Amino acid sequence: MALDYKFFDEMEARIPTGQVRTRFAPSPTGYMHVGNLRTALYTWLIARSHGGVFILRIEDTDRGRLVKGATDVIYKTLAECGLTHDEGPDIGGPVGPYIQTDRQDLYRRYAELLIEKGAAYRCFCNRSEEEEIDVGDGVKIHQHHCGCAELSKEEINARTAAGHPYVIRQKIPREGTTTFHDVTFGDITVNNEDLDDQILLKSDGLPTYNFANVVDDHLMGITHVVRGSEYLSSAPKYDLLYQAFGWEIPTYVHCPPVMRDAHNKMSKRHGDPSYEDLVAQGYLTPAILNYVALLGWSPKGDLAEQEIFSLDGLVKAFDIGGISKSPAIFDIAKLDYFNATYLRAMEPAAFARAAEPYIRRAVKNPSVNPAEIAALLQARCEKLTEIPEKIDFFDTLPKYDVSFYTNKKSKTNAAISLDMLEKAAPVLKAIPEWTNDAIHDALINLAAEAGVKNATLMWPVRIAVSGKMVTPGGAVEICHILGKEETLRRLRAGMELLKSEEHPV
RNA sequence: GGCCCGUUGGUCAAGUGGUUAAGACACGGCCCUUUCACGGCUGUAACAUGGGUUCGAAUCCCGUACGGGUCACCA
Repeated sequence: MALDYKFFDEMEARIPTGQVRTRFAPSPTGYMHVGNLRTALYTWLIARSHGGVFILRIEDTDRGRLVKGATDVIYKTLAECGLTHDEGPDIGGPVGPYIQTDRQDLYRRYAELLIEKGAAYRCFCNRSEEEEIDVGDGVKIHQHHCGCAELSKEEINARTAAGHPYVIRQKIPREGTTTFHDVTFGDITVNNEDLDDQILLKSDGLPTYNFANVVDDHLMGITHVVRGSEYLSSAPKYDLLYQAFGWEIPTYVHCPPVMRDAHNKMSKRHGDPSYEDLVAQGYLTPAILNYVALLGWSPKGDLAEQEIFSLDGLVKAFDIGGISKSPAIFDIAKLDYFNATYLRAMEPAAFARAAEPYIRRAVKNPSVNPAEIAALLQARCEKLTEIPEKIDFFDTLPKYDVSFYTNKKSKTNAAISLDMLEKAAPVLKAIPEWTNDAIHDALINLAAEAGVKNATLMWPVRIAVSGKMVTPGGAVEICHILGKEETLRRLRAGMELLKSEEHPV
């Protein structure tokens, strides 16, 4: 089979130059885990901070693991996060196609080219012939060594013609060393004898990840490759491939994994949340992005102490020199903090809009204005999803224990509380216009008249109208939201409860 | 087991031969206060370990321990 050199020239001619080009290249597994999201973020950030191009490429060469609808999750997540791509399967571009299974012909041609250059060979060995070696600790490895690299041209042609299945393997030099450079890990040198003749083209004609990556990254003009550190050990083989082709090696940026604890990576299997899960749990996209950005990267210089970053802020601050070498444990408590910070930073109206559906889950009463409850909630929740449980008392007064009325700090007990409620009820009843100010003034004045501290009056009122020890907002706000009638009704119920449990002194 | 990589408070981390070893989260205390939050102040807490090199080491070198990755016709 003669090689079509003109084809290769044409492919080279298509490659854009003079611009930073990065790519996010997920396998369509239907699941965007946190580490993946972070990789996408960093990759996007490199492109945007250099005025470059961000490309989406789908790596679907593993036919056995295809998941339906998986690419939709990727598009949706990227779009939601604002990580817009400039080229990809859905929008095309100058170096497409952008789905690997649509590029099969390419890999095959380049594999042949590599054979021609003496850097690869056809291997006719059967998978089952591989020797399995037990290296202890229950670890078994396969070691491949065969003479296929030395087969004569005639022999190869004969077997090929006879329809023998084969794979194409990379021919690794048996001596010398290879040094490859990575931005985060520096120079890594390995002995070539420790590298194996990895498969480039599988017997089904599809490329392996390692080969497709090299071919695609070059053909797509990728300048910066961002990927997980699990690929670090195969990286030297990439250099050899690039050298054999005579291609320029892109800048490699390997990222350590995001861990669930000291020993395990975040994983679906362990039930760790994906991006979508986090959103469903009530986390805001900008907060997730902000937190994830800081998991394994930190800003330098003047920005070293800054933690809150918008996407734009990240574009300005991001530099690949700030990526950490060691794994980072995902800490949901810190994400909570970021989320709370973002929630509090929202315009009250925007917060009210975001909170309304959650408020309506617990408060159905149509006369209640959700925005008023939202105002009480904004500084008091870390996630929108925790709203319903905090405000369920508005619709129905929960059954509560008299002991709630006893509080040391506000100097109340059952007897004092009963006294306070008996004084408060007529005062509240007399308020002509049921506004926050009117309720506040009436109660404050009453406390002064009675000669007690504000808390001594406010505590029992709040308990009576809410039936809860902890509430968003104080007695005044709750009374206002409940309305006069309901407030008085709950006050009466409180007095009943206190009387029924009254102890003779 | 071979090879590669990593190791600063519970967590994220700053730090690139001379610092009282930042900051944030979490946790404790105090203040504010109408509960809880918010906000403010404050406290506990770290350079895995042993050798070097050096006047001086978290920073450089070597060993050890521990952890991770990889050794697939998976990515």
